[in-house]
Amino acid sequence: MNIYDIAKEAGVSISTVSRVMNHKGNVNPETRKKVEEILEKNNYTPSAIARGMVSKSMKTVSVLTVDIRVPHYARTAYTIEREFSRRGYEVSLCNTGGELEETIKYLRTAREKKTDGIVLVGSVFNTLCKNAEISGLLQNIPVVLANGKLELPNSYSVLVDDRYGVSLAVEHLIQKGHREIYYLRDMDTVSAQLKCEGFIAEMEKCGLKNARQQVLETASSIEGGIKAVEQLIRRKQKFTGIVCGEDITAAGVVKALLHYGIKVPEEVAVTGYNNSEYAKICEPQLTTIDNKPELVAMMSVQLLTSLIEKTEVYSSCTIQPELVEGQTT
Amino acid sequence: MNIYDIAKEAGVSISTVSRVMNHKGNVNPETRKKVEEILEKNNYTPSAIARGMVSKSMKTVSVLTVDIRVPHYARTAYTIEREFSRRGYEVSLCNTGGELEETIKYLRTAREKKTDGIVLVGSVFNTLCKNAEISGLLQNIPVVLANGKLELPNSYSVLVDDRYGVSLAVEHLIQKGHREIYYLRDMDTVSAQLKCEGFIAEMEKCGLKNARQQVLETASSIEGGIKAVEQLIRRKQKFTGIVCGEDITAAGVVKALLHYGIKVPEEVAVTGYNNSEYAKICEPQLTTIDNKPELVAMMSVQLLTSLIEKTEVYSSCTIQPELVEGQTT
DNA sequence: CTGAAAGCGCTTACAG
DNA sequence: CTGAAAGCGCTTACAG
Repeated sequence: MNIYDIAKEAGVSISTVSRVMNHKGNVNPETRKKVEEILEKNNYTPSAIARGMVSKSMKTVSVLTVDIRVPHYARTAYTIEREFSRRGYEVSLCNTGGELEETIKYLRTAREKKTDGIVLVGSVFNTLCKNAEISGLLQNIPVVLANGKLELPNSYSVLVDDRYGVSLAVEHLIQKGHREIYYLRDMDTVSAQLKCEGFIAEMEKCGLKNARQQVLETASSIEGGIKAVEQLIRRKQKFTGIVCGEDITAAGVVKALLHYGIKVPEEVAVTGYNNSEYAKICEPQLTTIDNKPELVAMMSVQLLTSLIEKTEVYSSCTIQPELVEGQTT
Repeated sequence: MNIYDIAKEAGVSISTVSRVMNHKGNVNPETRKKVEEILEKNNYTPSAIARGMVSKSMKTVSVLTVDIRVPHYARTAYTIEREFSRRGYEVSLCNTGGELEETIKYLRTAREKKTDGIVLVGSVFNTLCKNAEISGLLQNIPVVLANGKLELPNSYSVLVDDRYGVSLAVEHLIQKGHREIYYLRDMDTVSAQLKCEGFIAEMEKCGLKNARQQVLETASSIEGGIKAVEQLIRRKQKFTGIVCGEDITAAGVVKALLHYGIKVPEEVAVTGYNNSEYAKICEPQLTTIDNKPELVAMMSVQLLTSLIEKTEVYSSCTIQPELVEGQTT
């Protein structure tokens, strides 16, 4: 059943049916009523594909993320989806795993389907977008990078000042009298790099010169946190504070410390990052950094919407994280 | 740039260009090569919308879930997305919040866009699909319900035996010598109902007749778990075991018990449900039930794919959860 | 206020 | 092996 069938049944032209469906003016009220009845009676659903054919848009936005199972990405993607849904766009979900080939694959279909816009969630995309093929695929499509900066003509970004975020944690520990502070760094993204720099800068600012040697690389997982603590203990390092780049790692750290009979926060203070549910479940509850994924998502959607609809003026922006005090400091 | 431009540039007809792009036979190798060069040179991307117009499919599947931020749904959606991506389908994400109006809205656009299939993730959809408008919208579209049963002609389901899941937890506690066992029930979905029945049935099977009075309703959150424990203590109930319908609730229970100086598992044993990251972070680590979201997702994708492509034979199936012993029992 | 016609960019028989 | 033509289901000027 298509617009021709409806037109025939109503005894009008397809132009008129189209006008009625799209609530355009210039239709005789009686004609409108008759057409509406027939539409209703047949429970008619117009084809969005045919519409897309002429408008060159399917009202769809692609969200590329590393892995939706990571709570931080889930929170970001959730808000992005809800907001775009409200605005009449469908959201297609892409779990790239941070891999080049997968990202290319997703972007290719996005292009073929004429996506209205793309949100890249995660600072991995900073690195990925340096690839020529990827930046080629991104051409002429509105792109917003949630937490990162792109050097592309039609791309904008919503940055989170992760450097500042970690510096807040360090400052907090130093205020509490800690001096022997270690940083657990995970992964190799731009964001991880910035966090680490935030640690070193803040430590040095406070006259703690050895900061660079107090960075440990570890997997961002409970096990990663546990292993880091074991390493510190094995090496007989002195430490009273551990700043982590992720809540999940911090949860592992707390677990390990308690298992070794080290009191948290009395003997060692710990901070996480993300203000996630993990931080709340952790016992004692983690002091953590709120990097505001919902706000990042909101700003990204606003930016992308204005790029797509070319309405308002737009510009990139930066979000400042905040410290959320728990019981581990 | 469209197929006509390519055809003109290559000096052939659009039919030939189409044949080359779709790797169909019957093209002179030389002609093929020339067309491919021009395709390559222009970095040509065929329009999936125009293709969809004739095939009546955009190779897209809609995944409706309650809230992607719930880890269990995130895990399910992740696997669904990855599997469909592998099979050449795009996945559109819909956070319905379990609400009727939102669900209708998503299904309506899914129909307009001629989605190839729909996966409903979560047992809320059992209830929602009883609504006439919803079942109407689901007509003539392949549908798979991940954890639920639908009475629709073209719908199939992948069930998780949640009744059995909770009975495993109860059986485990009883084996460990517990008799005063409470169940924390959350929400009002079919799945929550089944879990609760599993508790009562298993308790009664073991001769514990008061089971029905040992069910507490509480929010599925850390606070929900804490409140339930406070309630039990306030009412001076005797209890040595608490079975929870969700890991997150169990995490709250453990927190509360420890705060009251009650040892876990020595004085009170606790079990969760979902085998989530929450269970692992909880200290002591939760004994929980693995309800296998990845397997549910895999089966759902297989089912839906065969429904869409009408290839293999297909049928609904049921998955049996397993107990994962942690340190809280 | 209404309709005929062109066009969106492909695929797919069909004829040659 | 190749091309002309119809068709997918709409929207959008344009003419009346």
